Amino acid sequence: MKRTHHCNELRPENLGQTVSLTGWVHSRRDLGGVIFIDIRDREGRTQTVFDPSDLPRELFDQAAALRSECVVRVTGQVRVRPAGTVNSKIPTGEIEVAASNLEVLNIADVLPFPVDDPEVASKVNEELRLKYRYLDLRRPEMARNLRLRSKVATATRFFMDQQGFLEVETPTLFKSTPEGAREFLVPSRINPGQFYALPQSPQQFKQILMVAGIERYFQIARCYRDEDLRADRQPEFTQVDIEMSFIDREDIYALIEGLLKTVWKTALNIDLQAPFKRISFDEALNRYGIDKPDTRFGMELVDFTEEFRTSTFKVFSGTVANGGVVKAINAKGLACATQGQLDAMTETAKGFGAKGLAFIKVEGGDWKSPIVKFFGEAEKAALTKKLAIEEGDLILFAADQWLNACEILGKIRLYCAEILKNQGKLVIPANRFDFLWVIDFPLLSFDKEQNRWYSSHHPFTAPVEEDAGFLKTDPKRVRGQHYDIVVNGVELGGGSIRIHNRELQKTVFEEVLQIPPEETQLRFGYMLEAFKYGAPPHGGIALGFDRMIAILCGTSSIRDVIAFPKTAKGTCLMTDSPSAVSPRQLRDLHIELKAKKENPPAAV
RNA sequence: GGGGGCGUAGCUCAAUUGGUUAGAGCGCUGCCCUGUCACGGCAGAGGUUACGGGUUCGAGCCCCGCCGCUCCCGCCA
Repeated sequence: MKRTHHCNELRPENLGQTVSLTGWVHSRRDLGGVIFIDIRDREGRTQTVFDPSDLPRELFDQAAALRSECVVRVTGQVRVRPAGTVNSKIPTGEIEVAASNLEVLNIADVLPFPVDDPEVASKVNEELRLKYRYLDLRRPEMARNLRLRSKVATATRFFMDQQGFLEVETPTLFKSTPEGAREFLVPSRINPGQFYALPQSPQQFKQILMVAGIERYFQIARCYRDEDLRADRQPEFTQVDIEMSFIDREDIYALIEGLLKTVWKTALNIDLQAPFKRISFDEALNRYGIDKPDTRFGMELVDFTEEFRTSTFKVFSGTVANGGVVKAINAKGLACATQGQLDAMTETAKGFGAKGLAFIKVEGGDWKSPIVKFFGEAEKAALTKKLAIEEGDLILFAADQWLNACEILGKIRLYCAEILKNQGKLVIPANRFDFLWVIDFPLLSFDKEQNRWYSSHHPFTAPVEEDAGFLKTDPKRVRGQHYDIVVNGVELGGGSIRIHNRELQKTVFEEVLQIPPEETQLRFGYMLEAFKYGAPPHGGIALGFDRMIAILCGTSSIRDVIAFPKTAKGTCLMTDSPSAVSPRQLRDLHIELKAKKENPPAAV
């Protein structure tokens, strides 16, 4: 070994030992006579001292010439720092290594951005960080994220093993099953004109594994979706993928609660309280206007449909007459909202097809609002009571069909919470995690444009047993055995109990979803066939691993917990991918390009 | 596909709203400095204001286009 200790190891107990440290030059303080060099490695940093009275001139000059991030090996004696020079900011701050030898293992050019200053480095343009990702990852903050990710992956594997699960790898060269997310395609050289698809998830394989009698499967699986990116979405991402046989929903809830308790304990030393709360899809929409509610704060939606059914304010009563609802939220203390903020909220509402956004500012004892003149006394009294209106409040209304009205206010609720947080009026402790299960989703949703039903989750989701009889007669009222796990307004994962009966699965494909039998056969024939030979009842779930790590690390972008992420346009700035390929490669793959060429590489 | 934000020195930002030679801190280079840890001091180098057009006597600033990064909508069974 080139070193005897790592850079976060030496303490006063090591006094007098001759040690060797290896690492990067974190910072150098040249006082002319004496030089201090902090050596940093993965574990931490240690101060080394170069004193000219103890050293050959040449060695001292070499130390003086070192730049940030040069790679060195320093040998010397551990000594306790002189009184008054202890650095309490670092764990090794009581000691230093009096260098007797210096080996420069590699010199470093001047860096494109600093890695030693967390203040500056965290503000550096992400473009630059991605291009020089290896430098970005040297920063202790980023190294911490990767380390936490690794620890959680290990804890997950250990927990799942203890619960009797087998980790089984499934193919990444899969078959195109164009349902749901757009797929990445991989042309086949050996089979001209044919393509693999990268899996959006191992969904079908894990169900087949249940038919195969594995009973308990899990995988920390890479998944691929060719959709537009977001702060929490990458084209390739990682799921903790799980499937079990002979179970009900309750078994999944218990398993995942156990897993998350273990993970939170491992990563943050936090004891989560289980069982988690459960909320139905309807209630989530009614109270929070979203199917992944952030319950760390109130501002819940309140229904005023009955109060405005006979109102003289036609905008509201008319909506009710058309089968719609009237809902409102009280953004406590936000009467100070600027016109710009109100405009932004109105735009949100309009984005959902609303004509505008009705509001009341409660300021100076007055209700300031363009619509309040239309309200009767009874209506005002009801608002005051049900919304607990006080001075300084901002009331916002949505009148629309139920789902739309809920979703409008759901978005506005989050927007208002963001403003209140920035104003310091809403404070949420960083270590608060509101977990909940969202259940009783509708199995099907209706696509007006295509005039057909589609699966809210995916077509393998089993209906709730007592609703199954309505599949053909009243699809709308059928609830799915689907569940989402949500924390702090983030969808961490979801899953369902699957259909294990071939006939029911065929009915869903062909009669409910109206997929032609030939197409069903083409896409899912092998699954239906597998189900002929004894498929056990089964169900599962997938957790977004990147999102989970981001939450644990307290970052809003999953790019901060992925070693080599892609940009919003799906490119890698470090390797400059995707890139053009040679005509030879294309010929092998039986592919001809129609897109105009950009910087074709030299023929290989 | 649509909308918003950003792009000025290696990095982070400024430039009095269209007016002299585009500045500061950090970093870098050189010199000085024996207890620093954001070391300190002195001096210096460093700019096609992303790129391409246009308006103007004059553009970092206004207009058009384009590229890149980012956030959101659509999309993500």
